[in-house]
Amino acid sequence: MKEGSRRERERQQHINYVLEVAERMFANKGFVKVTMRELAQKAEFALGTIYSFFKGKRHLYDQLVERKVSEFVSFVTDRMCQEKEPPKRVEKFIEGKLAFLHENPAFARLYFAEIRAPHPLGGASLTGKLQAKYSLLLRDLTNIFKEGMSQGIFVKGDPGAVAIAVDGITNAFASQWLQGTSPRSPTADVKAAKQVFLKGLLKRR
Amino acid sequence: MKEGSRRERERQQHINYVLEVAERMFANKGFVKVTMRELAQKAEFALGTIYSFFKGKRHLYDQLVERKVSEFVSFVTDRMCQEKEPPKRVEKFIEGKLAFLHENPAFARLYFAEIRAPHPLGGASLTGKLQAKYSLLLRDLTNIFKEGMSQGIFVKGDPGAVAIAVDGITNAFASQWLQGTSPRSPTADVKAAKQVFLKGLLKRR
Amino acid sequence: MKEGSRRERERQQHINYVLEVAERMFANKGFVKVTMRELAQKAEFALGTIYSFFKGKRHLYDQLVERKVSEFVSFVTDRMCQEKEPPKRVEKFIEGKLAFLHENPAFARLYFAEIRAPHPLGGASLTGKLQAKYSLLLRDLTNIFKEGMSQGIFVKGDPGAVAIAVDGITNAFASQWLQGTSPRSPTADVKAAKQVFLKGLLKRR
Amino acid sequence: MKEGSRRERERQQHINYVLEVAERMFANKGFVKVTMRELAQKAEFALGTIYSFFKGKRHLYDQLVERKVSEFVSFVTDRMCQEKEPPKRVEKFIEGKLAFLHENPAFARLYFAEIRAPHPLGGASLTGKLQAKYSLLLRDLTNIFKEGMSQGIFVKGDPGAVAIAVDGITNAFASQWLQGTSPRSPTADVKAAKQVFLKGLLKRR
DNA sequence: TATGAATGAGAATTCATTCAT
DNA sequence: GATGAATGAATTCTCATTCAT
Repeated sequence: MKEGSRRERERQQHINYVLEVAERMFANKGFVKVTMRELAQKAEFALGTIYSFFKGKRHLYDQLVERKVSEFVSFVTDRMCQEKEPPKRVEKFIEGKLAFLHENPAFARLYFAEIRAPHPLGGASLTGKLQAKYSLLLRDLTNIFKEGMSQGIFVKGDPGAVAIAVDGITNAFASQWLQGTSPRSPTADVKAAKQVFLKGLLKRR
Repeated sequence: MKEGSRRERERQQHINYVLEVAERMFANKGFVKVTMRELAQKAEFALGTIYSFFKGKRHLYDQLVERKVSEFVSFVTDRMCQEKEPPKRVEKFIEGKLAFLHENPAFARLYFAEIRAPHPLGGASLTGKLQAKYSLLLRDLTNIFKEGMSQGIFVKGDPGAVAIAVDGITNAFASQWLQGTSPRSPTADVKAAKQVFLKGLLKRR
Repeated sequence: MKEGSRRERERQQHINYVLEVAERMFANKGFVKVTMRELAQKAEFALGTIYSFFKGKRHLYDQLVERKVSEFVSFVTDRMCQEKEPPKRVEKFIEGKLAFLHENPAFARLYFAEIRAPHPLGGASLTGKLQAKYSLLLRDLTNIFKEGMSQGIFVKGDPGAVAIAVDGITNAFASQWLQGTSPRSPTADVKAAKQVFLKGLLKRR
Repeated sequence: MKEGSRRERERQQHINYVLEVAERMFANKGFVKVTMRELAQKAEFALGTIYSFFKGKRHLYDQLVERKVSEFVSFVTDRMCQEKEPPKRVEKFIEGKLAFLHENPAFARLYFAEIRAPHPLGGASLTGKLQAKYSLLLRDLTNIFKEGMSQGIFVKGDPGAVAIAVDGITNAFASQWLQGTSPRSPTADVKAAKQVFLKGLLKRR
């Protein structure tokens, strides 16, 4: 009575729904302040039912972050694959990353809590697997720079450091959105990031 | 019977010591995972004594972050004041910020948890006063860019966005140190940050 | 899935049982000296279970007093309604009140602690609602006196003051029982209260 | 360096002052809610100094209640001694008791908490010695009734019960003052108590 | 003797998790 | 499978009391 049965399909839908509700809650109140009871209430399932879906609070959280990070990485990778030229691909990285974070502010909060604070105030922290997932994206980026440098499109330098730098710039913009203190529009920020970074980095003959 | 008496001086020393111990603990385990009892034990004071120093756990934490953020901002501001030319001042910002974060890894963790995660997993979050303190530093940076742009030293652009970008780049490097995954030396990172950023930004005739 | 289900009925029974245990404990040791842990032990529930029944210690206490005061007031009111003539009704008040307090010594303690000590040593104190409930009884009593006076059955006077006086006399007797220093039987006290009070108050031709 | 020295005299004054401050505080907030630290602050002595005056919180409280009850009993006894005839003496009891309680509302609270609630919400409770002190007053009252009855001035009855009754009536009035709900003036209450009680009790030929 | 910093036992409350129905 | 009542370990904070200075 598994594998694709109606029961099984419904169960998956329920799990997804709980995950959605949990994402909003974790983003708003943080891991520690969210109680399983409240989550159950908001998701309209019995407390015990939640526990039949997930082994525990931490497991639920990991599940959630894992899915979202995967989605995030896929989204950005997809965008990057649409182009061949290194500069264009970097642009796609910036665009894709900022677009995703802008469209998913709840995830953005979780993401910053996780990526930036290895020992976040709350006690939950990205497992190695997830670190690795995002690192893959950074490695791709690094390779693009390496390629661009060897092709003479980018100025020479440590491609890894450059990748970290782009990553940091994009984080900074997205982070400011969350704080609600950004005086610029998202599109302006995308442009700024691309220009500041790429125009500066591009070799002028 | 206060004000500089031996009693009072000793008390302050004790408070400072507790704060030091707390900084390490909060950095290592996060706000929520640190219990007051453990803190008391590690600081070699009775639990009640800690509560005679600080109104509560949250108050202790705020105290700690406030002091450190002030110290941080002062440190970087001091460095920036040593130069007059915009490019040099930006270099000083990068150097100063990275130096401080490198020398104070415990603080760096707290800093990232606070600055980056307005709804951190744990529930403690930078009060407005502290946000403001760091914002001041960013405003200084913004003004440097504005000045440099009007002087024709920097390429035109939104100076606020550029400031956010530098801030983001430095955060990215420091953050990588904390994760222990940086393959580069801190000095290499300082150089990389300066080069990538400034060289790119500097107008070429 | 509430409202009369077996689950719900059992829960109510459990709550009632805890309330009973609590009544004895509060009466014996006072609000402050009773710890939730001890109450839980005595009631044979886990500490957390008690907190699933009541929001907190204070809430439990209020619940308890509210129920009992209601019961008390109803009991006495019922007795008073059995008669029509003012003197008889006053007798019923005295009988009813003393009977209830004699049958419920645990409640009697709480009652005296509450009614008599607006700033009780412990910090818990009758909420306005309960004050009001008992005041209703006194108002009834006052009206009986008013009626009796206008009918010429009682000597003229301030009916409110007389009501307070009867209330005070009955409290005095019941209070002495609790102290275990009363040399008289309860029935003797009832008779004494009635005689002293009514015989004296009745107008002689 | 004892017995009447200036030092010793001053010490006594300090103790008395602390006791005065404590009386107000206990009356306002109850035994449990008063902390020794706050008491020390309000009395303008160091915490340790308070402990050099009294063995502990409970001891301080007992000291306080003992003094005040003695004063109370003396005051009323004095008034009663001014008269010879039983009815007049009872009047003096009523007058004296109500006068003292009216003049000392802070004590009145403590008194009701103590006399009425043998296991008050707070945990402190009148020791036997104090019970005895007040019982003496009631015994005097009882004897007056016994005398009056045997002299044929009062109607026959249990003199102890009658004494309890007068005591209860006076308590009821004073208690209502504390609650701030008495619609009558204190003098009206004194008159009411005397009239209701004595006029009713006096034998008419 | 006066002081107040230091102590630590003890209390209320929360919440992840289990398990009988 | 779903439910939610029951559990109890863990945590924060209070405050009477002691004692070195």
